[in-house]
Amino acid sequence: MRRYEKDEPLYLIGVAARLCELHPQTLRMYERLGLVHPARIGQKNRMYSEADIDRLRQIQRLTQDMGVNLAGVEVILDLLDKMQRMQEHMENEIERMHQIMEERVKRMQK
Amino acid sequence: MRRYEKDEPLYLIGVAARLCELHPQTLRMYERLGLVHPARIGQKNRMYSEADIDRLRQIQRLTQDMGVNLAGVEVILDLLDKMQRMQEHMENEIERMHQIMEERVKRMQK
DNA sequence: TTGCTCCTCACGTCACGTGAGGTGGC
DNA sequence: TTGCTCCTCACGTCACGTGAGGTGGC
Repeated sequence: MRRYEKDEPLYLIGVAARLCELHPQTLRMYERLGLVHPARIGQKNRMYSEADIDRLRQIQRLTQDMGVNLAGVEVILDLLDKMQRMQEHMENEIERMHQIMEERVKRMQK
Repeated sequence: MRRYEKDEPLYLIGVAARLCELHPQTLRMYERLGLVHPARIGQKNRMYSEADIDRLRQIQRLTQDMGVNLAGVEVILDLLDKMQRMQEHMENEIERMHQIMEERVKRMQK
């Protein structure tokens, strides 16, 4: 699961709702539908991290600005995550090839 | 725009609708909303290519099986296209580096 | 007590699929 | 004529946001 920074601020639902301009009920609904996973304190109150707020803002942009429904939001967030990982994989791969190349050059210079 | 193969079959709206199990009216709606761009014969009848049918099937899967709305479909198809191009770019890049590597090795062997 | 939290239920609105109804050319 | 095409209009359903109503613990 997600890791939290030691001093990362956490927000109660009311604050989180104000930060991303959504109704608290909407945030509860998003959790019920599995779109956001806020931590809980004492199995009760939801606590939203900065990462949760970012995700909520992204959902807000997709739904309100672009008219995407929640099924679409789920697919899109998954795809964006996949693209992020593709990007990283590609950068690693290119870096790896650079190193191999340099090693070969060194070996041949001996 | 899209290029068509010489002998590529083209379908009238009724056939296309049956092929992807959608209502002809739905196909007209998708065109109006800019999701599919069938060719026209004589500024009148729509003609659907195999590529159009594929796209329609993809839309059908997203809407009916996954519950995504049309705004979401648009974003998702764009993202999938982008990922496709990322993939190709990555393969080209790796191929290019292979060639550079081989050339260097050859140059050093002289 | 006030203001937060939790929950469920229910209503209003809007997107979208599709049927009706009438047109025109192989 | 039959069966296709074109179009617009309108209705039904469903998703989703949000308000109401009642609870409990700092």
